[in-house]
Amino acid sequence: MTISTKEKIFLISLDLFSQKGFSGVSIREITREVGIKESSLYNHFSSKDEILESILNFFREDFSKTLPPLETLDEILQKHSVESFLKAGLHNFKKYMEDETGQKMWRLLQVEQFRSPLAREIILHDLYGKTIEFLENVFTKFIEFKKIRPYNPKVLAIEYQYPVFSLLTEYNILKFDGKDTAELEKKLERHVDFFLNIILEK
Amino acid sequence: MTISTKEKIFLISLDLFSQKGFSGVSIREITREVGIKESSLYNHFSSKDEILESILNFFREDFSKTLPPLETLDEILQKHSVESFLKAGLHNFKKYMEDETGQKMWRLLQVEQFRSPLAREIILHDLYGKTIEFLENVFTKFIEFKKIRPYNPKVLAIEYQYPVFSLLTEYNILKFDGKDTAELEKKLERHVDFFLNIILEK
DNA sequence: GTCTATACAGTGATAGAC
DNA sequence: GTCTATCACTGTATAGAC
Repeated sequence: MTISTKEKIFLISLDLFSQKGFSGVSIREITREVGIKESSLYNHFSSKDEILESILNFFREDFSKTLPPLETLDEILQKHSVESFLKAGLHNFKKYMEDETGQKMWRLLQVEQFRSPLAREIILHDLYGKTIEFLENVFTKFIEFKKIRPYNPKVLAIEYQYPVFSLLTEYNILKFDGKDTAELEKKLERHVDFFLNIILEK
Repeated sequence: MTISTKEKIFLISLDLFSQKGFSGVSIREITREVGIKESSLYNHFSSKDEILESILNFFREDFSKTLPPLETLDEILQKHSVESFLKAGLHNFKKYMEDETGQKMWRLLQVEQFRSPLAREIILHDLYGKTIEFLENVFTKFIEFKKIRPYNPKVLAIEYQYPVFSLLTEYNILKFDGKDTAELEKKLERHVDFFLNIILEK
């Protein structure tokens, strides 16, 4: 399978934007890395802004696939214990964020959040909003099924997920510097254990 | 009290960098806002990079003052209940982050974290590291004094503080768009209540 | 869909007068 | 400590040949 020039531009732009920020990268730099002349880029994207926009829209669509649809939730929840469900979900989430492209997307969102309204929208609505909404549904059902203690499900969603987001921030910085992330993964495990301990406690 | 040209450059650079990122701001733009010519700026800072460096170093020193020194910790902990201590600490933290300059500093760190090794160092070592280290000490003593249940103090520090960091990320985006933060402050309160409930439970 | 050539405004920074 | 003037360079983007 070959990679088109447009895809090359997309991937190299993502890589550079995520490191230096949109304003820190020039068309010259992108096309040099791609191996074409500046003018050729405009056959694929009408402007530098359009490259960023297409990257952000791609992330949005791609990330929406990480959460299972609500209709299949009952079925999934029946098959798993609370512990295995949360650990499986975390595994998915980690895999997505450990993926090189996922990391770059995440970094790009961070560095462009105050320049791009779309980036802010994605962080608030998709990353934070959708994830919490999903978990709220999960915990509501777990409570219904009497599998966990009856806490406010929205609070549970936040208590579970928000530390994960912060750990992810740390993780990405460590990864960026090529540092060891073993201790961080332990922190993540201990967080899940702590949380499970609380909601399962009699 | 008057404000020197150097301070003006500092504050206007902070404002612009925090919105557009370092690369998105030109010397011309800074000096136009300050009201001097480009060449005059170099009487105060030797380069654009030096402005950023001085901002980051200022943040570092300034933030270190928000945490009370360890020597006074025993005294403070005797005077407060667990609840009043955590709520007072949160109040301090919030005040610092609600402050306009504090917000800009926080934004600057976020948008420059992958371009500036110093920014990464400040996030990891000062913001995350020092805060967790402090809280670990606090919870260790609370456990010693039998004021809370005997959990691993490092885990407690993370469970308490990491959601706060994520809430802060949300808070800053909402603030940037001039949106209402009332719901978010409720989230913060509910987090603290949830946490207190757990560690105080018999 | 790529190239050459080019437009031309904006970039960080410096020299030297006042 | 401010200014004017200027530097060499980089920025995005376009026209038109192949």
